[in-house]
Amino acid sequence: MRNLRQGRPARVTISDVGAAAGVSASTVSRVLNGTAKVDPALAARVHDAVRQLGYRPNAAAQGLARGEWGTIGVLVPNLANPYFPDVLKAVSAVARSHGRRVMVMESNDDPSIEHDLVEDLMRSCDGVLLCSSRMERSELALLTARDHPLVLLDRIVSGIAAPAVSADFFGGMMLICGHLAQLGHRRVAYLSGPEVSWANSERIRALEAARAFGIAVTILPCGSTSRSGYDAAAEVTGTGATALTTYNDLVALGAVTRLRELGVKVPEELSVVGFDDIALDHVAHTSLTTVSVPRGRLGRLATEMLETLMTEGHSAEPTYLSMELHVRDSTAPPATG
Amino acid sequence: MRNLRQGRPARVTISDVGAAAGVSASTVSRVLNGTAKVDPALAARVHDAVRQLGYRPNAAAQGLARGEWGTIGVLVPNLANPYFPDVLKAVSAVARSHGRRVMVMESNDDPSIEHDLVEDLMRSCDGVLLCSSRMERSELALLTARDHPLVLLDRIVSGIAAPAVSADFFGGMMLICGHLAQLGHRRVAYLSGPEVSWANSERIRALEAARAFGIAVTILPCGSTSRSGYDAAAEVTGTGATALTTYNDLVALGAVTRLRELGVKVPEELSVVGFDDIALDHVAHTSLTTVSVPRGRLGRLATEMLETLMTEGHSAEPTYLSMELHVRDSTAPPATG
DNA sequence: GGCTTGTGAGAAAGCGCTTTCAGATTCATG
DNA sequence: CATGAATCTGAAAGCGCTTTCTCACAAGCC
Repeated sequence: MRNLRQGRPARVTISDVGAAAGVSASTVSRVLNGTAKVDPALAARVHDAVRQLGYRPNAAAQGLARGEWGTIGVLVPNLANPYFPDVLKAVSAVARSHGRRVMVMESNDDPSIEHDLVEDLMRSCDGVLLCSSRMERSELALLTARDHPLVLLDRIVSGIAAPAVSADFFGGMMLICGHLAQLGHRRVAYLSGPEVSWANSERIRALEAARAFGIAVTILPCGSTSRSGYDAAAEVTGTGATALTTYNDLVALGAVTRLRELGVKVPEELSVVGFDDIALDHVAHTSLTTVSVPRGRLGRLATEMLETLMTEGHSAEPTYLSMELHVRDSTAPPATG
Repeated sequence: MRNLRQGRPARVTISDVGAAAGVSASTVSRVLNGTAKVDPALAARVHDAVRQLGYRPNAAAQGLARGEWGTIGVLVPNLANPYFPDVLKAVSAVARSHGRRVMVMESNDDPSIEHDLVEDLMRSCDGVLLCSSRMERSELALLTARDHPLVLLDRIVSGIAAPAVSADFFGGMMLICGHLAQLGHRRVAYLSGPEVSWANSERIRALEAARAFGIAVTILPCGSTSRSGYDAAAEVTGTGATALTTYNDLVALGAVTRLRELGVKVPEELSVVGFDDIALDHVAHTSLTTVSVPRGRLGRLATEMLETLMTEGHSAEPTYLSMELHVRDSTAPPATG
């Protein structure tokens, strides 16, 4: 039994193809990869043999021989948040155009296993794209220290020697504050995302900077899901806020649902603003005022940076992608009186 | 430069670890894999060396030597449909519990590239989970003929020699029809999913069988996204239907949005039923009557079947998971008169 | 025509790991 | 005390591929 434990049928190897075509394995390799000139007649025989035997090169063997896997890995916290599939689509497309496969892992919002997952990805991918705004700084440092191509997505950390690309969360929240200030709001509440999240702290930093607009902010602990928004929304009414900002659209939509149930009119009595602009076209109950980041561009850029890093060994500066304000139906001037 | 083209720093190999610990590579391997008894003192030295050098086994080399990659591949049509992330969560969890990584690929609803993607997955995974209700039967046959572990998810095809597990779409739609019939509906419209989709044809088959309940059905071409539901909804009013069934929840929600805009009251003037019960808790505008499949169980079962197939070389019978009716606010008796 | 070039194909080494195989210790036994 | 069995470890082969290296042959030159 020359092949596998489970008595699986023998795989057809490159030598089998060579034998069938009457050439050496090296020639088959050259034909298939186009790495050297081969007599057209031989090449034709090789192609025939490949077809007839249904040969497919073994990716592990190729990876080992070439010193690269032809794969990039992506770690996302939660696929249930539409934000990430949107990014992933772009990542896949770019990776594919560079002839690479994409390996996706999800931490299910549990930062404690993310380190392991990334290690795992590094063992089997040429480069990894890390979307983790929650991983501890020290663990991040450990990971980036492993001279393995790594690009941070939606997290920019000074002093961490890894290329990074992120939406400009600070700027996005500033846009929101400007919009609210202009409408006349003075007291706003914020349903905060995960405490340890960098993305969240950037939003908070902006809210604090917005005091300059004459805005006073109350921060309420919440989370990142519609469920948590729904649960936390009741607290808002006690704060005296006339506008509610949130960690993301899911939270905002959950909050709106709860507020409606509580008889609070949105936006007449309370303006609500989302974050991210996830495309729930025609699904969400509310046309939400929010800020958007071009997620496609984000994914594309990050993947290109990773590709550069992998092939040239260095990459560009950390890059912020600016967000854009979309004023829709969930914001209005505060009720007068 | 003993390692790579790009002058990447030399990776630390198992021999390096051996050298550092003063043992052979074989011993390191044995310690790390626990495949044989090793003097505890040596083992300790090995572990130290591993830690100090930051050694991680090269997955490709392991794969090659062991004859398996430790990876399963999953192909889904579209990550933007919350249905699939839900399944993926379960798949990941089960795979991880068997010590396997998961490689996710997405065809972006383009069946023409799915064949290539699966071939790609087969080159680098021990087994693949295929969620493609649209792939042509002939291509499917080609794929299953390649004696490579493959489990079909949400598609059961007679004559195809691959294990399969699927939600009982037929039964689900029957539940819906029963519910509508009981409410007094006699004319229903159906916003059809992708034409070539097996999942869609199962639904249609049930609708046709529902004539037995005295239900007449009009089938309207639509699609699988909320956008297509929104676009197609206007057609419904011309059919004289008092209830609308749909390919999935996204379509239903899109349709409801449009119907509201058109001034059609749901459910008073038109009942609307979804399919899948995707968890858009507190996000969707409508509490949708729908049927659900335990997506977690589906993913879990499929992955277990694949695992069995990979380790034991055979697997269970095709399995249908029954769906469950959830009556919520989008259905009501037809308007009388 | 003998010589240097140039070209295309095979042989062989090596990627980093696992695993068989054989050898070196130790220990128990007659 | 010599001998066999029982342990543990290192050497070496091999997983399937790529990529040198080498060689045979054909063409081009004086």
